[in-house]
Amino acid sequence: MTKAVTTKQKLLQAARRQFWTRGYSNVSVRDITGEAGVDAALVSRYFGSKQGLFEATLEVLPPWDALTADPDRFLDLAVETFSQPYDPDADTDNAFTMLLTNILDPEMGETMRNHFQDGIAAPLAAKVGGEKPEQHAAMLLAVLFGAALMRKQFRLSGLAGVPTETLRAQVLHLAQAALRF
Amino acid sequence: MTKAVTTKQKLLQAARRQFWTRGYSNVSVRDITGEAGVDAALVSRYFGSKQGLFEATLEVLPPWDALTADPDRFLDLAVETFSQPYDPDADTDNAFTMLLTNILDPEMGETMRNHFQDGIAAPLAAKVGGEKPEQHAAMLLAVLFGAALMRKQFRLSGLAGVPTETLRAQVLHLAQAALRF
DNA sequence: AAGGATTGTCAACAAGTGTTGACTTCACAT
DNA sequence: ATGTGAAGTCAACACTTGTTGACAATCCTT
Repeated sequence: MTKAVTTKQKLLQAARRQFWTRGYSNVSVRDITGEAGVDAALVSRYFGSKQGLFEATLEVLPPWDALTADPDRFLDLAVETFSQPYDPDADTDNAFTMLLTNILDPEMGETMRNHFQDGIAAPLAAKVGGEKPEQHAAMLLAVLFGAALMRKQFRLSGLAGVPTETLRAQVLHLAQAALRF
Repeated sequence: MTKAVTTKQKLLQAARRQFWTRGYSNVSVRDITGEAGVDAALVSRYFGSKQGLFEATLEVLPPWDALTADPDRFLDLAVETFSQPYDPDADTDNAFTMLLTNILDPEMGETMRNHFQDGIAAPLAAKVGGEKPEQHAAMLLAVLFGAALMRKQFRLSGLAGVPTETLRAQVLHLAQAALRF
């Protein structure tokens, strides 16, 4: 009993790292079991299927909890996260890549949309004041994710040499503009 | 000679549609040749490989030419594009999906980054005034792509019921803020 | 019309995919 | 100690992937 739990957790850990950085379709079961050091058949045994394993990795989403705590802290955290260069070991960066990669995945798109809507956009809207909190939350997310997209994925040279402080100020400015307009 | 050209074009057309909407890794050679109504072996014959076919589809990028014409028109067009709901048949939407899908692809990421940098970010920066045009162009792209991301990919409910005019005004406001800060 | 090149078809390949079932190994209660 | 169930191993399955080479069909030139 307790033996199976540890193997499950080894699988979950490896699966999360791989799925989150490379996307559902680009990761094979053997990639995961290879990293976890277990047999490939155990995925079907313990999680039913590859998809079951993927969905199990979604049940632990640590970064979002912190991000949706309260609006001010959310702004600071998100802006801070963006200001840093891309770090493949950072949890928030991996979660970001994970969202992008899998929302575009033909098999996982719908699942990810619902997860983002219910787990991030809705809680954030609840914290954002104003007349139309859902709309403002969406625009705020647009600014933050757009910035992260350019910085961490497209890696535009226009942002490469810019000091961290300058970037932070710019994103904060745009984020506040998104909330107040 | 002329026969081969038409089959090449049929392949290119089908390849572009499939690659741009579903991503490089998610599209098989047989998917494309099936839609084009030709044999799968002709991909290797005419384009060397699947990757060759993909790169051939990159040489025609109609939407970006218009978008990078001049900054004002770019703003109008981009904001207009965003304001519309997601349309899987629209060229600009497909190009957007294409960029997102393939920049995250482990095999195509580097190619797409260079393409975006040289084909979009750099020309746009040349049109954008100010002291640091590259930086401002990057922030402008962050706003536009972030908005499109929330609207067309994540499909947040907070943006679903909003009138087109309101969205257009908001994005325009943020875009101008990105250029002027 | 004959010959040579271009174009298209077909089958097969080696490798990789997710998943399954039979088997062995092990731990623990009786 | 023995039997029962869980845990892990192994080989194989049916399928899809990109690519290749041999073959047939078609076209154009001479």
